[in-house]
Amino acid sequence: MPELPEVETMRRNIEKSLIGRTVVRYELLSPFLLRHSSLPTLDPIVGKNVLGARRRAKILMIDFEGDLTMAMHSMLAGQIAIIRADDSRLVAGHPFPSPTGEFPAKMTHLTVWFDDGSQFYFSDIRQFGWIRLAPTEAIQAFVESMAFGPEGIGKDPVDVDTLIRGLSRRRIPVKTALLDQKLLAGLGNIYVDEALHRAKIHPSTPANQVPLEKMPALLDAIQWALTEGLRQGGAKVIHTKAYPIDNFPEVHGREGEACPVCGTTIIKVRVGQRGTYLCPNCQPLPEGVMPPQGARTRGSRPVDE
DNA sequence: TGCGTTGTTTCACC
DNA sequence: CGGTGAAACAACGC
Repeated sequence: MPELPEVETMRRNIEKSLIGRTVVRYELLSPFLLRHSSLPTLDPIVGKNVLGARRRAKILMIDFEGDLTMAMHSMLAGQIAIIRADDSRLVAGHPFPSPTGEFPAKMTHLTVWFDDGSQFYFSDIRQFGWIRLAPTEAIQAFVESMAFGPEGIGKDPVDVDTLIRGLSRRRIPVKTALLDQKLLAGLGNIYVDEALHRAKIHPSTPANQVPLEKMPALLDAIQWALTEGLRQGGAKVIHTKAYPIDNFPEVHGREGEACPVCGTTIIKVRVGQRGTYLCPNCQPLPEGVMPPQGARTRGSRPVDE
């Protein structure tokens, strides 16, 4: 699931290989990708030079000459593969289709050819991802309207005061609060589980019950998880199963395996409707907090007794 | 075959 | 009114 580290890796890959390149042609096999776009086709990028690549939260933006910006959200399963003229590859995002396999793959929805022989492929097995093409200013306004909080890592990252302000008034599970991109931008289901495990906090802990003195450690843990993910160019998780590299991720996608810290069996629970992995020994529930409930069925209500 | 999957929006409720 | 929980939505693999 492309979160900050995966999307940032996409951005760097574009910066490394496509800046200054001109679009020769493109093939969009799923016009559905443009369902939110103000411009109905990608025709305006043909003949245009790539000026840069930016990222805000999990949104990737490619700037073209002519005040044109293509914004992309990978959602569950987006992947960007760049194959250069010398056949070298830069692949980031969802690890399926196989980065070493043939492109375009079955689930490749967009191919863009550049003047130096490079090809750019956007694949998405789920097709939840989207692409918006619009004047740079309009994309800017759209991104601002999202009211994202500070980035988890990078320039001007989230600080402990923001974390405290964002958590101390809320009774929702701390995991749910940390997934709110308006509090801080970049965490998704993988890295939030990793951060809470590192900080030894149970994901169901009400946000306002996380002790103040644990906040610096939580901030460190968030930044550790995102940095570690970025270092490896994104975590490898396919169909909820992790394929750890250097033992990362430590808990996410590893139900039934031994916690790398204490050896206790990692369990999977649901927190705020999300599959959540944790070590019951490293991350005990605080006194007085009810264990996470199973997902309530549609239309049912909690029973008061 | 219906469930699980995510980020985001929307909506009902208190 | 704002905080909250949860459904809806997008599409597909298992």
